[in-house]
Order: sequence, then C-alpha cells, then structure tokens
Amino acid sequence: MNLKELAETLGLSQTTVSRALSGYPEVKEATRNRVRIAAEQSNYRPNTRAKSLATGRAMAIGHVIPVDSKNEVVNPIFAEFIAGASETYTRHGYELILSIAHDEDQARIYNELKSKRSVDGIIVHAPRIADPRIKLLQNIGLPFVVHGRVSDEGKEYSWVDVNNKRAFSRATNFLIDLGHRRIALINGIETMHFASQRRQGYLNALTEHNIPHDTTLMYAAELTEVYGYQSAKALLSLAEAPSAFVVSSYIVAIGARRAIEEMDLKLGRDVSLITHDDELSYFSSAEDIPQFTATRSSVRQAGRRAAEMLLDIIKHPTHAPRSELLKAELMVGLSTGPHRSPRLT
Amino acid sequence: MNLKELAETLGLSQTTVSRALSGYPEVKEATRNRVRIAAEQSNYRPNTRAKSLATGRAMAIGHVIPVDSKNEVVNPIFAEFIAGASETYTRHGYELILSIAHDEDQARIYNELKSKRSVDGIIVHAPRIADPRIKLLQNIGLPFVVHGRVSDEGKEYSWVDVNNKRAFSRATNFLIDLGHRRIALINGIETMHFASQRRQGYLNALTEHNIPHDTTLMYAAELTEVYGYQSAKALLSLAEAPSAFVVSSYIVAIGARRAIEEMDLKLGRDVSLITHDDELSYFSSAEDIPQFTATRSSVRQAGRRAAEMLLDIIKHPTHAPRSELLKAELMVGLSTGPHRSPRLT
DNA sequence: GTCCTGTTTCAAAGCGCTTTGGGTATGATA
DNA sequence: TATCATACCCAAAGCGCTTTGAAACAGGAC
Repeated sequence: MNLKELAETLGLSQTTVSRALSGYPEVKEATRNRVRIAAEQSNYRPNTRAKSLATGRAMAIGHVIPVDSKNEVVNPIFAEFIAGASETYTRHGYELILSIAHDEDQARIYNELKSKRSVDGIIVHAPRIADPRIKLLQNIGLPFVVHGRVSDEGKEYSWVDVNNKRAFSRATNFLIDLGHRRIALINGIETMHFASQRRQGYLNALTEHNIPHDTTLMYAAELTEVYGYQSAKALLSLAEAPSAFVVSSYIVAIGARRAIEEMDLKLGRDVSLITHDDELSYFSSAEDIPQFTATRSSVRQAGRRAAEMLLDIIKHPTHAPRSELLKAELMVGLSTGPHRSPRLT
Repeated sequence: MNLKELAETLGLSQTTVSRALSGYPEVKEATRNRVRIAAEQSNYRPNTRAKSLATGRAMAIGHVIPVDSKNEVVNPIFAEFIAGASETYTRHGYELILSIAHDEDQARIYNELKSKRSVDGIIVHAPRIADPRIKLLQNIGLPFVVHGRVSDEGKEYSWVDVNNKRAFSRATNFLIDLGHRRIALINGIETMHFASQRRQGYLNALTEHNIPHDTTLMYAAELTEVYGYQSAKALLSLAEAPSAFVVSSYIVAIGARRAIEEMDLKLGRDVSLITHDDELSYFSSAEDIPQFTATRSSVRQAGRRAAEMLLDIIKHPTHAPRSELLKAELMVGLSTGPHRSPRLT
C-alpha cells in the first residue's frame, strides 16, 4: 500500500492524505481522522526511501564501530552505548546504521556515508588524542557528536564524556589514603584519549603525595581479560610487587582477579583493586556490596545523551557546539582494603 | 555532486554515466574509463535513497536485538555476531540497520521495517521454542535467517545454528567420564530454543549413564555474571553439593568461578566446570591452555554465515530454505579434573 | 548507393513521497 | 449583491536515481 493507492481509496488527493498524516493544520479534523483510520487499517507507512529523497533528510544516524586491527577485538562497551542511543533514535523516528571498521577504513566510511547521503549525522567512537576524524567531519560538513574528547585545543565540536582524569585521580587517592604506595595502572591503549586522561589522573594523584612514578607499574593495551590476567601476574611477580591496582575496565579487572587468586592472594586483603565500571548490563552489580571498588559511570546513559545531543544539533544546525561531562562515582566494594606489610612467603 | 551534474560536466547523458558506473556492457570502454575517472575525482557516489527508490531494493538488512524487559540486559554475543555479519554486508554493499527492542515490540518493529521498506531482509535473533516471529515474517513476506532454530516442525525457514544439544551432551559425558556424578546445569532461560536444547543434551547424557535427574541442580536465568555467582554459590552450599558444572556462557562461568574461589575451592581440582564459549573477542582464549574447558563455537563466524545466507536468499528468492549447523568443539582447559571424594571440612 | 546489423548513446518515464502555488467552496462583511 | 477572508483541497513539480524504448552512427555486405 502506498500513498497513491491510499489516496484513491479515500477519494482524496495525495497532498491531502500526506498532510493529514503529518499533522499539518490545513486539513479538516474530520478528514484527518478518516485518513488516519484508513491508514491504520491498510497498515500504511510512508516508504522511508521516498520520504528521504523528497525531504533531503535521511532520518538515520551512523555509528562506525572501530575494531582493533591486530586482534579483531570489539570492545563490549559499544554494544551498551548503542543500546542507549538506539532508544533515543527509535523515540524520534530515526534509524541507526551500523558499520564496523578497522581504524584505517574509518575516514573512507565517513566519506561514503556523507556522499551516499545515508545518514544525517554520526557518532564518533573511541577518539584518539589528536583524532583526524574531527577535522574530516567538519570539512565534509556532517553533524557529529564524539563519545569522548580529543585534546586538540581550539577545535570546536560537540561531545559527551566522563571525567576520566578526575575519576582516576580519585581512585588513586583512595588507595593512597588506604596506605598503598606501590600502585599499578592497567590501562587501555594510551593513544586513546580516555586512556591518556586516566593515566594523567593516576599520575597527578601520585605526584600530589610525592610518590615517584614507576613506569614498570604501568601497562597499556587493548582491554581484554587475558591482558588483565597477564599484566597482573607479571606485576605481582615483581620483586617489589604493587599492593594495589587501578584498572581501566571491568573485564580487565576480572582477568586481574584471576591472576591474583591463582597466586593465592586475596583480593581486598592482600591486594587492592579499583576498576572503572561502565555498568555493562550483564555484569550488573545488583549485589549489596559490589565485588569491585569502582569508578562507575553508565555508558548506556552516555549513549542516550550523545544521541539526544546529535538529534538536537541536526535540528538546530546553527547553534554553538554542545558538550556534556558525565561524572563517575566512586563506589566502594570488596576489592579494596588497607595496606598491609609485605606478605611473608 | 549528483548524477545530473556529473553527466553535464562529461557531456554525456545520465543514462550513459549510470550504466558506465554500474558496469553495463553497452558502453564503450573508453567512455567508461572517462566516466570512472571523473566520478572518482568529484567523489561522486549515488544517493542511496534515490537508488533504492528507483530499484526497489533497500540495500539494507535489519537486525532487531532483543533486550531483557526485566533487567535491560543486552547479551554481549549480539555485538560479536553483528561484527561478523557487518563484514559480509560491507563487502556486498549492504547497510546494517540496527534496532534494540523489548520482546513485546519485536513484531511491531518487523512490521514497520517491512511497510516502510527500510530493509530487504532480517536476521532473527534469540529465537524462542515456538517463536511467533517466524510465521509473522513468512506472512508479511520478508526474507529472513534465524540465528538458532525454533522447534515447530513443518515450518520451513532458513537458519544458522550450533549443535547445542550435542555440545552439551558431550560436555556432560566428559564430566561423567572423569567420575563426576552430581553435575549441575547453569543454563539460560529455557523458553529460548538454544537453552532448551542444551538442557536436552545434558539430560540425555545423564540418562545414558543412569544418573537420575535432580532438578535442584538445574538453574535457568538471564546469562549474567551475578547469576553465575549466585547460582554456583547456592549449589555449592547444598548438603549434597555438585562436583561439576555445565554452564551456558562464558560470563556466567566467570561468576561461577568467583563463587568457587570465594568458598576456597579450587577450580579444576575441587570442582570441575565446562562452559559454552562463543569466542567473544575480549575474552579471547589466546592462552596456551584456556582457563575453562569449553564447548567452543565462534559466534562471529555464525554472524558471517548467516549474513551470507540471507544475501543469497535475497538474490535467489525462489530457492528452498537453507540451513547450516555449526559444530562446537570441546576444548579441554584448566577447569576440569577427575572427581575426588567429598572434601573434608 | 542501399540495406542491414551491431554498437553506442540518449530522452523520458517512473520509483513514492513532500511541498509549492494555486483553486474552489463557504460564510461573513459591506 | 458584490467582496473578501477563511478553510479545505488539489495538480504538478521535484528529490536523484534506474531502466525502457528508440535514435544515431558506423561498418560491412550486396
């Protein structure tokens, strides 16, 4: 069933039917109802493609998910972020077009989405410290919101981010207050902006307390369980092993816990650990006391907010760039405790 | 830049330019090259919407991801499956349209995708035992491939699945061969087809060895870490605790491991565990010996195959339904060992 | 030179919608 | 009665592409 047919059965013109359904005022309420009912009955819905062509709006948002070229790892936070964004899109009648691409293909994909007119806007995932995608998108004139930030000053763009630096300095301070002095950092790849910020926060806290920076305690890599396991294991095997860890993802923390337990240490007693927790739903901390002390911030909420922001930008293209800083709470769980004198073996 | 402009700058008609770019034979090789180069230079790409409207093909596939209504849990295997499917789509010039919906909204969304002509086909995720979506899609005439199966006999449809029943009977048999007799099942929700099949496999193995079925050893719920933790803890606290577990997901297994270790038991020695492993990339078992003995099957590969199948169905609509059964290998890891006499406390 | 065949190109229709720029009642006003 | 808003509705253009049916041209056969 299409507009033409629907109009014919109603004995009205396409114009009137179209207007009736889109809520234009110049159509009698009685006719509008008649049209509405007929549309309902015949299960009519305007063809998206035709509508887009006529209006020039694609009514779709692009998400280009990066995949690590070496290990083909897809970071699970994207699924959760997108779950949040999707809610918003559905509510506003937008579609979500997803593609998954290696870093080196991202620019090409943006270009394509633009020149094929497939989308009205883009969410930029996983920004690097000085991410060329920002300038690219500004040049080709495609509205976008960054999930995270880049550190190029003077660039004006819209973003939604959590206060990573503050979260990690807070976490580190918390451990220092518990008496820990040798604190390890198990971080993401530090060309990623979020990871570099977290490192900053960690280092700042150490500096504040005159604790020297020890690069043997700092790891950075793709955030997998095995990475958490292996780095924690290596760290705990050091002659001067750390007594506490600050960790960049829940999954990495799980790997670290595995290493800790395998070495017959007890998390929260022999070793303390604070992780960042994106509140992935299947790790839902629906427990009285969470297993990990964590800096917690809902990535699904970030998805919702970023999507709303992008739709708003599309609606009001002339406005100045917007931004929103979500804060991460420090939630105390079972994985932290006071520093104890070196264990006797 | 659009077709008309490109044609004008070249001094050719739109017809010729369009044909040149789409590789039709009735255009001289010299002109084709001229067109190609000009298109390249001006970064021309056909407007997807206009193209779809003209051809009647949306060049897009819909994925409707279910989200658990109670806990809003998004199962992480979807991200991985979609990563696989996306590869295929990109290669064939298709887009992937994603929406996330509660179970009760799924039918409506399928209907909308169809009547709005947004997609040429659909991947059905997370089928239930007698899933009404199959008939719905057949009725409205939208090509689809199911990731998994439904148990309604006589329904002809296309699917990609793993041999869940066989995998779980194999796992259970393996534990029985190790001397275990009290074997617990920590399963997904058993109205889901995959979960009911796994239960079948588990029960079959017990029956074969004349081991009575004990429903106090069987759990079924949404596959989260906390669920794994709580159910394992409850099971191990039984007067007649199980000595082995068969578990439906890697994440649940991680929760179970947490419970096991918290009770000062050693996995692989005091307690054995076999999990299903969908090979989620961030849990990549890139270790010499995997931490868990597992029935392993790549869900990303399933995504690739399902996508290929769907595109093939769209291309050849008259063919009979296709199907593909992927097998899960049993990979022996560190989490299983021979049964020991009851621990002394 | 004419006719035919095959190659290369084109004009125009059509996909299903929105939207512009009228048209035609209807009723109030002078 | 003529005039003018006002309310309601319509025909047709246009969005950017594919595709049909036909035209123009070249080359070979006669």
